[in-house]
Amino acid sequence: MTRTRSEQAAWRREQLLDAALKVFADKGVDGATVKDLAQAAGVTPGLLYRYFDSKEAMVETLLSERGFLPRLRELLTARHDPRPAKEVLTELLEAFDRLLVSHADLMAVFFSAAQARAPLAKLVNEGQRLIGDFLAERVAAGELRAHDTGTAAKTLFATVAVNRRMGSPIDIAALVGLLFPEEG
Amino acid sequence: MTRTRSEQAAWRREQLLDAALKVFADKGVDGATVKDLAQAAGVTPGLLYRYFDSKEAMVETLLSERGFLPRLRELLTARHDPRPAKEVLTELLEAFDRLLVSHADLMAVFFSAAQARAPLAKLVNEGQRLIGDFLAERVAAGELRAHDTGTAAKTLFATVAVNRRMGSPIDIAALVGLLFPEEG
Amino acid sequence: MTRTRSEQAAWRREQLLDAALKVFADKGVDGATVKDLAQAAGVTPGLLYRYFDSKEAMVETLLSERGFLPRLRELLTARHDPRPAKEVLTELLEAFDRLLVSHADLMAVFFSAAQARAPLAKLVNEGQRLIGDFLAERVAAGELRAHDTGTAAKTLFATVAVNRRMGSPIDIAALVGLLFPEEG
Amino acid sequence: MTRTRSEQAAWRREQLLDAALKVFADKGVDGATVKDLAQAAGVTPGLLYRYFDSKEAMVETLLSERGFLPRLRELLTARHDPRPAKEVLTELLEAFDRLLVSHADLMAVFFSAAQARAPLAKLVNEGQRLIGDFLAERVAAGELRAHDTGTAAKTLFATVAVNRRMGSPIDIAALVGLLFPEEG
DNA sequence: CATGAATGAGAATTCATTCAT
DNA sequence: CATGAATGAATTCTCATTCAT
Repeated sequence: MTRTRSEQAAWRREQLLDAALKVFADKGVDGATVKDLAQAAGVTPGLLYRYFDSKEAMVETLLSERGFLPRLRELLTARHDPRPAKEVLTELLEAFDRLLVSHADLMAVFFSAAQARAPLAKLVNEGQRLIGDFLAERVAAGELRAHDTGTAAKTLFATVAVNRRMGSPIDIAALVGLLFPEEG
Repeated sequence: MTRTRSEQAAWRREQLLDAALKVFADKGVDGATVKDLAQAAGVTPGLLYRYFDSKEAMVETLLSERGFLPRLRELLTARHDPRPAKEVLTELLEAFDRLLVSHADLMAVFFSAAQARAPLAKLVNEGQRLIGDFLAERVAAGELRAHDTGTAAKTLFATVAVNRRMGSPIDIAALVGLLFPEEG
Repeated sequence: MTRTRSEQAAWRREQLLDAALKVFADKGVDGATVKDLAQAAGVTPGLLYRYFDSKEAMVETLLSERGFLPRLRELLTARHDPRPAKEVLTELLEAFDRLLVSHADLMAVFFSAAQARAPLAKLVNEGQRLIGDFLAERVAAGELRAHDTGTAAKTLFATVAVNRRMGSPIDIAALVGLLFPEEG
Repeated sequence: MTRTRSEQAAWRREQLLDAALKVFADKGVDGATVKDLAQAAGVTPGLLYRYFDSKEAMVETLLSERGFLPRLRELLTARHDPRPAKEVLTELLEAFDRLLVSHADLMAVFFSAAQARAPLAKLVNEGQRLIGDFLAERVAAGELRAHDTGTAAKTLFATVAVNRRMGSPIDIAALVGLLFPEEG
């Protein structure tokens, strides 16, 4: 149970970020005070400043260290799957949806923090691009009918994301069936 | 050119709301100070309190008085249109998109203010319901194939809204064509 | 007893500076807290910020607005006096000494504030130069023996200033008699 | 190369004081943080508290242990010198001036620390007294003309000290020549 | 109706100091 | 002996709000 000094420091840093993520998600970045953050972590406000330069620095750290862009990339690049397009696409969007669920707090921060605008835009762009690439590939392979893959990607991505965010998640199989009814 | 007392009061009230909407959209609700709001309206902070109880009250007023739910309802209830479903749907979504454009400032407030969560959810729900109703009607009329009209409505609404919000508006005709390719 | 708005503002500004001068002199610039300054003026800390940008700005204002360089210049430029040099010189140094007494608080600020280094150096330089000019003039007029007027000026200025500052003021007539014993 | 425990302790103590003196002189006592002091000594803040009770205690230690009053006394008591008064006096003031130069850091602390007021006053008083005694002795011996030796001592001491402090050191020979022109 | 001086509560941040390791 | 994580009290400054004019 005893920790070395540097272990303790690393652990505390993560603990502070964990607590901050929850508080930011709950109250918004502006709404959360440094006192709130400290209390949530069970420490005094001063300690935060041993680990981070400022409250804003904590937000930025969360956005960069806890961002799920790498994981999103990983998921959506699983395209050379031999299974039918609709099956793969459904699985892919479901994984994306699960990613959103497991990062619900971070999503809340994305929507409350001014600093999060750019990272969010990047996330959206890349997500749409990766889905678009997948669709284009399957169209090229003759598996899906020719269609506007860019629009389709935007549609799929936005629909999953918005409905998850609004707390009324969508039926992903139905969504895929809607866009590609006769296929597969 | 002279105004009666109550005309003057009404005019000033609107002027304060106009200014506040811009400032809130620009700096976020928490980021905007009462001084900012007053300056933008060319008055002193004290005056705001003759017209509104608090800064938060201004936000709530904007959300309720400037909310476009009534207008949205009006638009999306234009369903007894004799024209083909796809044509009407396209026009309807385009009107919705224009509505978002003309209320861009308010949309920003929706995303920055904690108080805006509930009104936003209401807006989304009602929008989706109205589109769903329209689709169901046309399916019932045999004009559109049978499909999950709820999912379709969520899809259409989310796609238009998200992409407008992200600053990369979608091609609505393409979107409609994507969902109802062979029809119409 | 009633004051107009702008009179009140001007009066309050001066009152805050008066209070600050005393507190700074008493506790030093770093030792004085904004709370101290406000309490001394009988107001709340926030009010200081309506009149000054920061605590440091108050110091700077004191240094520039309450500085006595102009008055010093005036005093020490009274050189075309027809009376004997020693008489004029004595009177001049006594006036300088009185100036120091009446600005004792400000002198304390000069010694406690980092920002005061440059203004203090300027004060000293100019004081020494003006006295030196006076002496040189009287030497040229044959009234005082030839001597190093620069050194004499530094000596006179430093001696009056230091001993006043240390709380053991010097006998100025004796000082003048010491430097110019047989003359006059 | 190995040190005994107490040697090591003594050495570390001096090292901490050396570092503190520089930092205090540079940033002022209030401006210097304990972290600054520790960093300058290449140790951690906690260690300072093994050697000193507080930051203020370090200032007091510097003022008492590094004070140059003993050395000043030594210098200025060199009065039974058989050489001419002016020669001895010049040498004496030059030694005093050098003392100030070599303790420039400490002088800065004298001017920045509230606690230093009393020690400084003591230094000045004693310095003036010792020079006064020397002058009185030489007057008694008939070597210098009768004059106000107290005023002369104050003059000499203040002039050397102020001008050194202001960064424009005085020509000491000229100063002595000014006060005792025809003598010696 | 409108002003702007003044308040009071609280925000972020700093820092001397302690203490378990 | 030495570290550095943690504290707690203070500090500067901000800002929504009130109210006499």
